[in-house]
Amino acid sequence: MYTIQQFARLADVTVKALRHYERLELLVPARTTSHHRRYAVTDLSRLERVLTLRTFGLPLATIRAVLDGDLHPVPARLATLMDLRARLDRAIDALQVIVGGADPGEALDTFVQESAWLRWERLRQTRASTVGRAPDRVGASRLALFRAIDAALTGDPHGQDTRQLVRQWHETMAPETREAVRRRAGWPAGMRAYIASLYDTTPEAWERVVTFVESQAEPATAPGG
Amino acid sequence: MYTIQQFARLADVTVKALRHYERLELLVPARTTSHHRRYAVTDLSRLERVLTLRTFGLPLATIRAVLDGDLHPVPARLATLMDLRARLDRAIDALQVIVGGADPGEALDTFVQESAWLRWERLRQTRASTVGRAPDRVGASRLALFRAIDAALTGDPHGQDTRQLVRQWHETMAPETREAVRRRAGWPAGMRAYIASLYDTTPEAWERVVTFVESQAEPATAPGG
DNA sequence: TTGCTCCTCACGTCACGTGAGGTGGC
DNA sequence: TTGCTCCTCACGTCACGTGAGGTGGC
Repeated sequence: MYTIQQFARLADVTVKALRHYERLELLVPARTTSHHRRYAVTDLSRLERVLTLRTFGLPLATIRAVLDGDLHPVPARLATLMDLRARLDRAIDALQVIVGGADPGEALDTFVQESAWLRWERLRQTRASTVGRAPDRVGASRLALFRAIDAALTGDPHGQDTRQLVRQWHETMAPETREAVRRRAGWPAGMRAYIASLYDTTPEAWERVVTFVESQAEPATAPGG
Repeated sequence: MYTIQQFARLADVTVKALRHYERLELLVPARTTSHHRRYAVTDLSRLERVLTLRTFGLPLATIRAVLDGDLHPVPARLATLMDLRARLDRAIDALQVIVGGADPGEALDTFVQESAWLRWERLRQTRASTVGRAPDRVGASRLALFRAIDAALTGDPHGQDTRQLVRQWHETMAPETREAVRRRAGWPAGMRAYIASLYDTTPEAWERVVTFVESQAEPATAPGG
């Protein structure tokens, strides 16, 4: 039989953790007449199962259920842990580049760009594939306008109809949105792909249309002629 | 400019997280006259840096420092993450065996044994190598007694001196400790190695001595002759 | 005017850690 | 008898989540 401190040292856990496990009824030691905890070797076996299950990232309440015979939560962790490992691998790769390189700040920036792009891609795919959920899209009228301009670019970019479409584009767009689009060079990596997906098109097609529309913008101060 | 909900959807974080980041002064958006948050595209860039640094497992307060120009915490994470990956690899390997096998309970038990052993080994090495800290040992007199008996086993196991040593061994050992040693077959894997290290010897030598000493034990009820 | 969104407390969660203040055992 | 260990609250930490109760904007 061990006192709580002896037992904690033996198993390399903290006294606080042992008390915590008792509160959750995960590991309940014997008590002396003076109410001091006394741990036995059998408690050590149980603790080792707890510590092992903890390496799977299981919550303590779930660990209790597993020790009570419900093994289901254990294999269910596999997918989560593999996902976690994939993220961890990427983080480690990035840190190694950062540690090994001459300019940590620049390397960090590169990784921020890269991982932001991945996040956007994942988000886009998740949203596109979520069952029962329509993909994010701009409004129908704006989408129609975008498609009309896109079509005009391969037809008659300088015709009267196209001018009309471009005017409509600018008139129906909030000034702040327009300002944001103007500054698209500063957008985080991947945002462009997301925005393009809002228009149900590729980043290249979106860029082509926006570049054209901006080039046709009337100066804000002078009236158009 | 985006409302908090628009911005949260755009970046795939929760509204609660954004408010939390503001409380920590990690990401402070503009406010409308009616005190509603308004996020700009520049906020998105900053958020992406936050989310990326979060993948390194950095605390939010540290992330704030990093964004303020202190890059030191970043490379410092590498060792921790690599350690984490090693544990994760072991957990995943175990889960794959558990998922793939016929008897999850048995596979789990095996892994518990294995990881318990590893934990004991690590603990033993850590304690042995900690600078300025003597390895865990039993008391000097008990250690001397153990060594004397060990030596006697290769000399004269049945001599009068050896009997005397064994008697002393039993007399100076607490009944509970003796009981625990008797049940050593049920000890968790690795505990044996740790106990042996307390006697500054190998598990095999320890087992040899203990087996001998137990075989020479006087029955508790009858007086020795 | 309805209802949707936004706001600010305040408290909860998870796995412990950190004292405070007091008692027990060698 | 001293001091070391043990005990039980109660509150803190970290990164948010969960309501409650109320206001603002289209």
